[in-house]
Amino acid sequence: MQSFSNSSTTYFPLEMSGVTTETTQDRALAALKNHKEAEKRRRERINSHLNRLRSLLPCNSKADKASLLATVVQRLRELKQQAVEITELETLPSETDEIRVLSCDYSSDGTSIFKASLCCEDRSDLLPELIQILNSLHLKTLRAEMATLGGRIRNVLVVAADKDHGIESLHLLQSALKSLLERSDASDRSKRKRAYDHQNNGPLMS
Amino acid sequence: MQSFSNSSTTYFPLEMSGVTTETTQDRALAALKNHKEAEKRRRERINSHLNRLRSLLPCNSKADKASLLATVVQRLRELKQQAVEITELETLPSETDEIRVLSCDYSSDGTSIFKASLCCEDRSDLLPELIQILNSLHLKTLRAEMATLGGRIRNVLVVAADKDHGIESLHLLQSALKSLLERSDASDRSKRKRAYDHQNNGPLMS
DNA sequence: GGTGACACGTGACTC
DNA sequence: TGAGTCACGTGTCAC
Repeated sequence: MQSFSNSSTTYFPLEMSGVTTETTQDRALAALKNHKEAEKRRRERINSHLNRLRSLLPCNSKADKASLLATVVQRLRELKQQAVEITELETLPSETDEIRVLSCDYSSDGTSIFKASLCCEDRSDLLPELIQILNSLHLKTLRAEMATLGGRIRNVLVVAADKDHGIESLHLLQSALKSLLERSDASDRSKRKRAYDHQNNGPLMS
Repeated sequence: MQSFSNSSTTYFPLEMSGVTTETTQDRALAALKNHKEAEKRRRERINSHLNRLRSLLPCNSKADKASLLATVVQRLRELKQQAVEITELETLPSETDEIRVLSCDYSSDGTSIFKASLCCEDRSDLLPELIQILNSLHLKTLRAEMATLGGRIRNVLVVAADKDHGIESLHLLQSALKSLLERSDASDRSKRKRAYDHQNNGPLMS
């Protein structure tokens, strides 16, 4: 590194022109050399950052320079969107039933992380069934929030799936939650209301 | 743009060698042109993604190509760390068992509001029992948070009691939670572990 | 006039 | 062979 070889030792006389002295040629060559080296340093700097990006990305290592940047763009957009969704922690249940399951993929080790949101009428057997769904899908609960208000409930779950069945688990979870919500619709409304008012017994207890 | 000047019109005879015919030179020039244009497209692609990154980044637009990438790296690290912190918020279960029940009295209409926190080893029948306790004490759940980590669980409950039995309900809730935790201690550890590992059946379901 | 950043064209290499 | 990517050296513009 920094091989500052003295360029003045490699001079040679100029016969074509009298205006270009040895020193001016010397300086020109030195300038060119500096330029060359500076450009090389610049390239190295850029590529170093590019490689750091590679290591940060989940899908990492050998990829096109352009497609690497493309995935970085996409990733940045995803993370920004996630930050918005998470900070607006709307834990209060809304009036309309809804299910949302979205992939988060926070972790770089490849394990898929989902955020699932469920909002519906409250009923006492909802939570056990939810737990069974998570268990049967081998989903690990990283974080769970529940809020009830006026007979309605909102659950927000952050779950981790095996890295092998990431997308599969996502769809399974989605359909399971959907059937859970439909089961709620199918159940007798008056029965659910009674269960909500007189909550001190029911099918929950073993 | 796309000035496809026909290179065959600009040929010139070669006197230095007989082996290079016009067609071979033609093809070489065409190849060189293709190469040149392909390289240009590649540069444009990279720069386009770079500009998108610029627009995604919080503050400035005009920045060095290298420092732009540096800030992208930093931003990506920040967002990743932020995501980790969010999933592990303040609700994480601690190593030691604990019960806290404290009066909050948020509401102005006189109804007593408690905040109860419970941290212990996780087991699948914990949540139903917790629900039963709340039901039998006629406590209305305003807000519930649950977090599990490494086989341990933390529950944070915000509950409302009848205005008549405020302090009474508080003490009842405290003792009920205490007995719940002691039941957890008394239960066979291996049984609890088995229930935790094979979670897809059990006493939860009706 | 030196420094830094960029786009360009080209040789080398891979699939 | 051809299409693709990369590193390199150079010309050029701006401060």
